[in-house]
Amino acid sequence: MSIGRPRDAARDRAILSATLELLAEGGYPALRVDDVARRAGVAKTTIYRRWPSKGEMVLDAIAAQLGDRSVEESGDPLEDLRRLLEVTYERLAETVAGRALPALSAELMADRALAEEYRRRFVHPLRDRARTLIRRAVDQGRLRGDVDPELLMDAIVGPALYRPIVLGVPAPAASASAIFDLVISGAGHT
Amino acid sequence: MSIGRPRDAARDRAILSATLELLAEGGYPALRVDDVARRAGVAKTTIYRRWPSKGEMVLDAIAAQLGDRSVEESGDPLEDLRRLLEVTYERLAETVAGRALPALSAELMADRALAEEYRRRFVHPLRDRARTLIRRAVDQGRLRGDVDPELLMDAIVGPALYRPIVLGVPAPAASASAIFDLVISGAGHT
DNA sequence: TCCATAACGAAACTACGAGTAGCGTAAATA
DNA sequence: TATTTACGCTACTCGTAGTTTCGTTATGGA
Repeated sequence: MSIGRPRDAARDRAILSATLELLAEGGYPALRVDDVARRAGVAKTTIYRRWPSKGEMVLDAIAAQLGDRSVEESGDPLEDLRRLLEVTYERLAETVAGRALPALSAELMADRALAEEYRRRFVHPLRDRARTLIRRAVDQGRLRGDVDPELLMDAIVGPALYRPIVLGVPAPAASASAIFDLVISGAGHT
Repeated sequence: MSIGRPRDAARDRAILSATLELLAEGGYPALRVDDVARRAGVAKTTIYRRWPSKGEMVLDAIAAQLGDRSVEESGDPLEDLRRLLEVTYERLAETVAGRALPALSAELMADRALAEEYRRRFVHPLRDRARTLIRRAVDQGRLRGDVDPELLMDAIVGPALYRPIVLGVPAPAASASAIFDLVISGAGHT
């Protein structure tokens, strides 16, 4: 056992909850560390004792709400891919954490290390999963063999972040399925 | 004629050039107004006499380099759409201004007015043009009638900004055509 | 029970960059 | 020559992230 007064887990929870609340109220740009401290009933030093920066704290707060992205598999890779997409769009559109993610990109472009951690925790797991499903679908002849998995993922996941960041409008959870169908079936006549 | 000493157009050019240079060197997050002033050989007050904020200045610098997006029409709406997409990807990937845009988009999340101007100047003209071409292609029976133009645009343009912002990697100019083909033909077997 | 150790709160502090103010000087028109 | 506006310079204000210092509190071990 380590010596000295132990960290209070209740304070961790209070800080992360306050972060999510303030994120819901004003979004990432308006989030100030002093406000988080006040809302959590904690000193600012207590926050900086736990996280090296505001960005890392927010990353943890988001992770705490999103939890793991596990989706049960049906065995049909295309249906699993559709389901994965639906769940992703849904979480991005309908949770505080999800709605905060696009704006967090601002901070990320300015901090390479933070960007890397963001990708490692939120982006890559999702893309790895999707890539596996796409490869399986190709193997089973459900997708054309000349399809580039990366390109396919960009086309179907891209709008979920492109719309809020660039257009300033949400990507509705319901659009996931429509985008999936569009890209799988193609927009042109055969 | 207005009275008093006139603004020096050479200083405008010097400021915009310096902005582009520094954008090329360190990207948007590292761009400091004091540095622009020093590089341009101008006082900071001269910059703020012309632009109300750093963001507006950068928007003008980018516009100065990108110029207008006019692309000649061939009459074939699908080929024109492909060409528009290629030009867009190319400019985003291969100009200082284009490479700065993604990081700027992120910054825009914090400033609604600036975001609106950004969309008005750079995003909407492109999307309006694409929408027209898509509608024309539908009318000519080259695209399915049940295709949602907005969804189609999101899928083909999205990756150009999604990749740099979220993945931290460029969207190669060459990928424009591949994405276009994928979304038009569809990834699945018919 | 005492002691070493580390967490905590409070307040004052530093660092940094955007944007502003005041003033003396330069360039234009009438 | 008088007026008006641009310009440079210097020194500011302001907001926020992150730090420092120190007195206080909780815990586990001797």
